[in-house]
Amino acid sequence: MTTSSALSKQYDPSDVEPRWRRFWQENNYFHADDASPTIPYAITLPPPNVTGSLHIGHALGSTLQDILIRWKRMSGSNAMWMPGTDHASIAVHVLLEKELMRAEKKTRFDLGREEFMKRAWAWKERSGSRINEQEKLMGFSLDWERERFTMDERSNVAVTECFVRLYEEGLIYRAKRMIHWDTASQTVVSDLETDDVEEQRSLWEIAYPIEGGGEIIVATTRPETMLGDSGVAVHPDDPRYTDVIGKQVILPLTGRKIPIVGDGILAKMEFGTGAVKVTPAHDPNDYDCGQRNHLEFIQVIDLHGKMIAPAPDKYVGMTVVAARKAVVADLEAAGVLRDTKPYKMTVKRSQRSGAVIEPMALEQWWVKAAPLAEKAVAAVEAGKTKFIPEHEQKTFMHWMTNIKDWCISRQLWWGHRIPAWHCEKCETIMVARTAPSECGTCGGSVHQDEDILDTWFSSGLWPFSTLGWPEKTRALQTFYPNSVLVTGPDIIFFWVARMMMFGLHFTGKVPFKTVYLTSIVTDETGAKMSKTKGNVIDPLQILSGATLDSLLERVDAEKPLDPEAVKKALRKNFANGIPQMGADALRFALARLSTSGAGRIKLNVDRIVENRNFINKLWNATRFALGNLDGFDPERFGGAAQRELFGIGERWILSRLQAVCTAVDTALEAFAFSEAANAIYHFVYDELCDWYLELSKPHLAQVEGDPVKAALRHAVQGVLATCLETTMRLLHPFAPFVTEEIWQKLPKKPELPGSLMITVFPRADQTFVDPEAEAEMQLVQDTITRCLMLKGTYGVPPAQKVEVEIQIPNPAVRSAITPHLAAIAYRAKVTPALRSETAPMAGAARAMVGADVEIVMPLGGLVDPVKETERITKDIARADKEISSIAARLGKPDFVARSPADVVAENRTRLADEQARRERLVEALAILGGGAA
RNA sequence: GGGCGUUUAACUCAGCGGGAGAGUGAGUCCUUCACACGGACUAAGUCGGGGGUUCAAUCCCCUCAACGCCCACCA
Repeated sequence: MTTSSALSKQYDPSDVEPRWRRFWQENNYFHADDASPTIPYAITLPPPNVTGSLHIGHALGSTLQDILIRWKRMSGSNAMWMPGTDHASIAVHVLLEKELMRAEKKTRFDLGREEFMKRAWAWKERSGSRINEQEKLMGFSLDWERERFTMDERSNVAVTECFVRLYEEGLIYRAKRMIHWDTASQTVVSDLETDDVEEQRSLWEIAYPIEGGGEIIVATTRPETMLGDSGVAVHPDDPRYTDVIGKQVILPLTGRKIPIVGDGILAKMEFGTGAVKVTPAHDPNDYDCGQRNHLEFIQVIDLHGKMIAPAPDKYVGMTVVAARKAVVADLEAAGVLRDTKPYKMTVKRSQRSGAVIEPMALEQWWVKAAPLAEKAVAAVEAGKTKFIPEHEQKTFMHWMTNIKDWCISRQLWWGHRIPAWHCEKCETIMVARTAPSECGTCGGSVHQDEDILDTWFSSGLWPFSTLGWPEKTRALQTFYPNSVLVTGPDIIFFWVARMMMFGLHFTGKVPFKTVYLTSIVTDETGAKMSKTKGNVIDPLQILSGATLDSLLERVDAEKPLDPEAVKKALRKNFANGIPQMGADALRFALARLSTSGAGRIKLNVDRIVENRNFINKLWNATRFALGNLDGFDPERFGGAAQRELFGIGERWILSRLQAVCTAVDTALEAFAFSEAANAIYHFVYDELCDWYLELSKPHLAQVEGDPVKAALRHAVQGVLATCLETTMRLLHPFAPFVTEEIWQKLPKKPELPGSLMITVFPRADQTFVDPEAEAEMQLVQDTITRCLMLKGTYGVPPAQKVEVEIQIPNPAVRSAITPHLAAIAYRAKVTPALRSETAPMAGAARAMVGADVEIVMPLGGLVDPVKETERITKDIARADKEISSIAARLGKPDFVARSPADVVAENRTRLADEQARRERLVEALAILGGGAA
């Protein structure tokens, strides 16, 4: 009964993953000690919004972070990964309010602030725990003891402290300005929180009669705002209008008189008629124009997007859209509508609620951004924070150097209430850490500001508020600045910029030394994943698998714009559902897809299957090893005497193992996740499984009474176990579950720790680096491959042994290959005979390995002389092409004179090899002609 | 309008100054005692177009084109 028979042929993640999740948790391996003397390495997880559950983008970012954290932890650092969630003020509002309207036909105002907050907290609990659950399923080694929430007590303290200090420093102020008003969510949103959506609208041309005769024609996309017009602007240098500037026009539908002003900033001579209506209360550019020209400020649209007085009674109460229709009809009836043209324009919509933004002038709280941004710019210029990929730094710097003040107040409820109190008698506003009992100026009673803060205000403090700031904690001292921030490029302005500004301002240090920006995960067509498109893939569906039916069911729950199209796509792309992949396969796939440069990852289930297959391959390699390791004693392995026994295969694979260790470590230092993962992938497939496992087989047979063979067997067992054990350590940051499972099963020295995740990350051992073995092995591999090619070409079943002559005139090459004939025989399933000269053979197929080795396989009647001639002729043509290209290069005096000596030497060698090879191919062709005759 | 990115085998994508690579797919063969979520072999590329720098360019520079992203503006 071997061990392997106890392991199933297919790796089953659902059996393995829960066990190790529990084991790691119970042993508290994820916790970092504030007081540890080792080098700290800290990452703060970008806190997911408590709006729902994690999507594949989170899975990507967090996987990369866990790779870094586990790698650094194993490399001896005090690695700390801070978990937490974000209250996501407006995002939660939109969800809750939609739900409230659907289920109870109520607005949040019907419900009241207190009840609404209760529901928001309940929502937060549900969503937060679902997110934690997902993070645990993915195997993320987050330091759960430290878990935080942006609206927990300690965060509230930090937010208040930050606000009060900025206010006291004059960096937070109140001002009335044009802002973006979201009529659906009933709040201000910042300029970053709007989307430009292209829509087909109309451009209307309206004639405004001029007092004393004539008319002036203005063009507009928003005729309803004319009810609030307080002027008409023309360019002061426009010859068409020089004599009307200063005159009054009579505004149709209202009869109000408004002036014609000259304003070269607002009015462009070349656009339309060159005359533009000015509505200072409802357009940002008109607002500025109004200020410049002292025009009246006439508000005709209210906060709900409905018309109000002084618009004529007829329109009052209409929505903006209804009023637009009515105004157009009335203008037409009045005979002043001159033209209606279809017009494509971009409309600003609220990113969260989707409502059309109404520009309004309202008093709000602002952060003066320029002084904060200056410090961030200086820090980045000084290289204190680096961006990867590098070009993202330009994006950051461009925004930072053109930054506008940040509107931080929101008229929402779910969030941090602004720590400001208004006197009910006088104008005094008091900003304080604790609520004042009365007005400091007049002693009147006070009430707290109703507004809350933009959700990014608390996020901006996250790297240090989570470590205890404003207190001077040990954690802050140890883990701040963080080592790296891993996040998506879509939130550079929202979040990275704010953390840089706040971090530098409040702590005097950058919040992180490196910003690694991940790719955006898209669907297989390259479209961004979004719930409205219905192309979102849930990481859990990949982890555990999903049937087509369950995927289709989800569509209805998510309510995309076009459910039938989504279902059709699902039926096409996931006809058989999604198979269970396991966390390791998903993680490894994401790491391998994370290359620099390209900003997006087109997620394709096939690419994950590829990596699930890799995990399975590893699993089966282990089954093979465990079935052949009986009698192996790890404590008896590793001495110098053992190394004496190593054959070419052992020396070669151990040398390759050192190379892969170096490659992985180097790649991770450079955040080249895919390079690191690919190095392991290719080592496991191409070297360990394809070659070493096969080469080891003949030596692993049970031997009795032959101490020499028994010692060799033990050495081979040791190499096999070493390769696997080292591979598990290398791969562990990428695929923690399967590696822990395998590692625990492998025989190893008793002094090793109880879990793979706290072993030491592999470093190359130079004493095993063996270029000679690698070169020799290459020759053996090529010889075997050529034998297999010949057998394949003539349809010889791979398992059928055939005789083969290996003709090598070069004595050095011949003696190099001699010790490996057994390996060649075993691997290629041939019976080889070595000859020191080229010799003709009737009915034989021939092939070259490099310039020195010729494989001659007598296949009798199987050999088709026509086919064989064709093949060899093709080989000669290939050689000719090589020869002429290299010869041409070497023929140029400049090449020989100006390129490095080793390049010239290498070209000379290659030329000589190709020429020798060609000679022998020509010879082979001649022999074929003779032999076949 | 400004900025950035991408363009390499049928598909998805690595590579980025000195011999064109991977996975998938295709074809041929193999149910060989780790694995068919497997193995062996084969075919398949003017490395987007044009110009330049260099002894040498898929790689650097210029230019054009297509696609994509971000920012600004839009009476």
